[in-house]
Order: sequence, then C-alpha cells, then structure tokens
Amino acid sequence: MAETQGGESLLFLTDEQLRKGIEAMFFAYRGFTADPDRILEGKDYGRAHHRAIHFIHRSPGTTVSNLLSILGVTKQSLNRVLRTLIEDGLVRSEKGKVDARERHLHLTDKGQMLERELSDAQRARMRAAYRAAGPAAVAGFRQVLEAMMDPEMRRQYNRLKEGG
Amino acid sequence: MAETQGGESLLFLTDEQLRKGIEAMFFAYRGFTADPDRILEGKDYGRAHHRAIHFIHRSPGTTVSNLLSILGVTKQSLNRVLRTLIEDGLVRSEKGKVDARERHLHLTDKGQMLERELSDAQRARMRAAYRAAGPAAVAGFRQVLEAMMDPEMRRQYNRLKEGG
DNA sequence: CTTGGAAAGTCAACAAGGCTGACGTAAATT
DNA sequence: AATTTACGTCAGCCTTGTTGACTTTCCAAG
Repeated sequence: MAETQGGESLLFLTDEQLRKGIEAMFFAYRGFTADPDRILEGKDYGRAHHRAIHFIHRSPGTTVSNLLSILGVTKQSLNRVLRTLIEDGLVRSEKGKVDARERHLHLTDKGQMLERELSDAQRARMRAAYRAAGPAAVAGFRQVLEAMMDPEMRRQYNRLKEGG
Repeated sequence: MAETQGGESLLFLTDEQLRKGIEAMFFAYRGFTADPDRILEGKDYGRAHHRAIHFIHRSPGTTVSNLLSILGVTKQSLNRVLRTLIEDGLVRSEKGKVDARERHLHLTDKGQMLERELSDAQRARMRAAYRAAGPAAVAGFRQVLEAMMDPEMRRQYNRLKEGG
C-alpha cells in the first residue's frame, strides 16, 4: 500500500492484477446469476426469459427489434423465448399504432409479478455487495464495468440509464 | 456529488442504482467474453474450453476434481471438453504419483500458445478499462465483485489469489 | 397503384454446453 | 475383502445460441 508514486499508479496494471480482475469477473458473474437461476429452475424458464423480462420491464412498449439489439441474439432465438412468454400470459404484444409492423411489448400483471420476484432476488445480492463495499467502491465498480463494454453496448447501457 | 451525509451514503442503495449495477454487469460481461469468443470461433473450441485452459494454466498439475469444483459443472460436461483438449495435444493428463487415481493436468507448449493468445486479448481489454478508470476505481471494482460472490466461490477465488 | 424493402414471424436443422442416470475400472482406504 | 474415491464413458435430454429459407404484413417511394 505504501509505495512510490510510479509503483502505486502502475501496480494495478500488472498481468497478475489483471488476471485477478478476470477471475473476479468470472466468479462474481456466477453469483450474479445464481439467485434468478434458482428461481427459474422448475418454472420452465431460463436465463434468456429473465433477460427478456428484465428489458421489457425496463422499457415498456419496446419493439422486438429494439430488444434484439439490446440482447444481441438472433430474432429466431428471441422469438422462441418471447413466444412462450406471450403464450403463458406474461408478456403482451401489440401492433404499433403509428407503424403497424412493429410489435410493442409489455409485461402483464403476471409478468410483473415474476419480474418482481427475479429482480428482488438479484437486487438483494447487489445491495448486500454494495453495502459491504461502500459508496466509493461502488462508483469504481461502475466505472470499470462501463469502460469494459464494447462501444455499442455502452451506448445501449447509457440510453437505458437516461431513460430510467 | 455534494450531498448530505445521509443522502450520499444511501443513494447508491436505491433500487434505481442497483438496477444500473445489474445492467452494467450484463453489458460488461458481454465485453469481457467478446475477444476470446472471437478468437475461439472457427478453432472448434468454445468458452468452456477457454475456462478449462485458463484454470489449468493458473494451477498447473491441478486434478480433475479440483477443476470440477472451480468450474462448477458436472464431470461429464468437463470431460467432454477435456477430452478434446487432450486429443488435440493442448493438455497433458498424467497419473498422480502419490495417488494414482488422480489425473494431473498441464498445458502442453501448444496449449500454452493458445492460452497466451486468449489471455492477451482478455487482458488487453481489462488493461484498457483499468487504465481508463484508474487505480481507486479498480480497487472498488474488485471489492464489489468479491462481495457479490457466493461464499464457496469466494473461497476458490481467494485460494487462487494466494497461489499466484 | 404498384412495388421494393423493412419488420416480424415461422420452419427446419444444427451445435455448444449444460444436465441426469447408469455403468466400469483402478486405486486407495477401512 | 469390502467399500469408497477419482476418473472416464455411454446414452439421452434440455436450453439457448446459430444459419438459411420462406411468408406475411405493411410503409413509403416511384
């Protein structure tokens, strides 16, 4: 901790430090998804359904192609997930009024309930981590994550940030 | 930034802030895996091979069951990956001398080369993010990630940290 | 009004990488 | 000698990603 200025400012860029960061991402992401995964198992849904539900909740009325660009999967892949959610009455899909080719997606009450359950669990873990680490650490956490994104993803992320 | 003590210390725990953290994790993890994924596509390997290679490199001579507990998958799943890596001459598996039931895993020179290529790419992104965010942010980043892990994963993570 | 192209949806086929269950073998332990 | 451990393997299943081909619907430009 007590090092020269040069050492202090470069230490965090050694291969060893970078590797620790890589492993931290790996293990932390497992924790990050663990609780929702547990809730979803046995409900016939998976992570893909969670992601769709999250971003529909986040941007009610979003279109399919909008969702496609956020999730970064093919429409066939998304459609499979979306279809089951619509069939099961968690998501409502309605034709656009200005452009009737588009489908605007909303969560139903039932969808809202599942979204709540999932995000409560995920936020609880995040809250515990934030509380343990403190506000300064949280700011750093967000800074590094943001810098790690591809520019296109960062655009999506920031667009969502404003919207909320 | 200039807020009351109470406001400042609690702002980072609002649902809105937590949701931003959740989305940051989602988008950042995509960036995190993007470069190795790109390298591996067309080489007949995937993320699962990358993970195996990473941790064998990290702990040369590790056993199969050791790797199983780090990766958190079934032996059938790991074995499928390991078999192809051994067949292709990237990984060497040798009977334990003290306990001959165990298989000790090492990267061959060829395996080292691929490991290098993958980790160079991943470290480059991590280095850029670290540099952009600065040392204080990096410390916070690691703190929050560590707090986000399940206790068992944190144990694995810390064991690896010491070892290096 | 027709036509080109965008948005959405669908079918089929496939691959990676998870999973369970069952079984086999060698080696260590009791 | 019997049991347990570590590993490997076969078979089969699921989720979630992919490509390619095709249709329907609809807006907008010619």
